[in-house]
Amino acid sequence: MAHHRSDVLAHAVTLLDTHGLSALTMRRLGAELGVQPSAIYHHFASKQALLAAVADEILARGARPRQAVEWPDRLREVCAELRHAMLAVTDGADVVATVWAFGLGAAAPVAEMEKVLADAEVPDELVAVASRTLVHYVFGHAFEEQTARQAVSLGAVERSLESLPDFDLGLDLVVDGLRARLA
Amino acid sequence: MAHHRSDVLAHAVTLLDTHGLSALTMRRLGAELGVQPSAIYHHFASKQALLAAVADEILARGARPRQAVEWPDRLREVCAELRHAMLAVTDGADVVATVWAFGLGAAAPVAEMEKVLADAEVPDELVAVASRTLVHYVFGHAFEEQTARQAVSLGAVERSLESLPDFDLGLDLVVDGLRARLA
DNA sequence: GGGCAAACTGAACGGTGTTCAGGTTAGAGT
DNA sequence: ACTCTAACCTGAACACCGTTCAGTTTGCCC
Repeated sequence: MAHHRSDVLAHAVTLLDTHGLSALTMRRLGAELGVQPSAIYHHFASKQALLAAVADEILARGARPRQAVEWPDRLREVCAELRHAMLAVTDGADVVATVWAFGLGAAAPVAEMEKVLADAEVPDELVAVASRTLVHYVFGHAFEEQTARQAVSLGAVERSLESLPDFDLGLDLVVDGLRARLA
Repeated sequence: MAHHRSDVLAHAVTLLDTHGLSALTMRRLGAELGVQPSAIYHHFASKQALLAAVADEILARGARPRQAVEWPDRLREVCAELRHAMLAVTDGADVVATVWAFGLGAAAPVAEMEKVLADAEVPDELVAVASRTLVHYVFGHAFEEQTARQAVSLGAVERSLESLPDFDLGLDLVVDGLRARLA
């Protein structure tokens, strides 16, 4: 019973979600599939490549229909989707942010932000700055939120989740700054 | 010739700067000190603890005198110092951001930002949001800049460094957003 | 039923962080 | 000068990790 690339990828996401990034090893993934670790290299050139595919899969699973028409709301929509997609899978923010930082994948959200800004006739330089600022914010916020939540649920820390800064408020800070700059 | 904790820490920073994070292993650090890897555990409980100390050391080395008096400039000063401290050491942004994200250290800059904002009589909720937004921005920007620079200097990629978004511009976006919210 | 490509085996290589019982060394107190 | 104590270190082992590779099995099309 041979496995396809998509099977391996699906199992990798499941393993990540159920046992976290530290459990996502080639050996354990192979065992989960009833296969030698080396068999995975038939589908993915390296673990980095696997993680890149996992990141893209996480984002694809979080896709939602677009509704907003004005650019500030369209931006918020993209950011909210990105955030929820990452939070939906254990260690998802870590995986997606790392893959994106190394330029190996997860490029769709920032590309969409750039398109939204370009459509709004924002100057090129500001497009790059604003999209980067937003994506850095979303990654940082989601990573911190996810880390804190998982630490609490593991009973490692009693840091109250109430003290986590509000996502939308910080997002508005950046959007308002951009709006002010355009006026 | 016994080593002190500070010797081990200094060698760790040197090794990080000269050969990157991937070279900072307990074995190699031990070899550099002429000592068994296990000897390092006499000074640091784990590699995570070592990295936390390294992160704090990186920040301490980047300290500069404060000059600004108005809160927007004081904020910019803290962010600029944080950025330069991380960029001054190979993989510094990676180390500092990771240590901070896991709550193991590197807490001084965000604490200082919170103090600046509190001094400016910014509401508590906004203090948390703004300081987090800023630190996420600085970490994200510095990590991206450092990764790109190192990739180019290693000849791995020819991605032009010109296309990197301007640090101060993105920072102003957030500061302006905050200023707008306060008015 | 032959052929072919996809999928996989099994062992090995060279690393990694970490533990631990025991040995060494330096320096302060008497 | 001598003990004693605390700091420091050894050396081997454990349980993992990603990755490579020559060779074998499997499923499917013609």
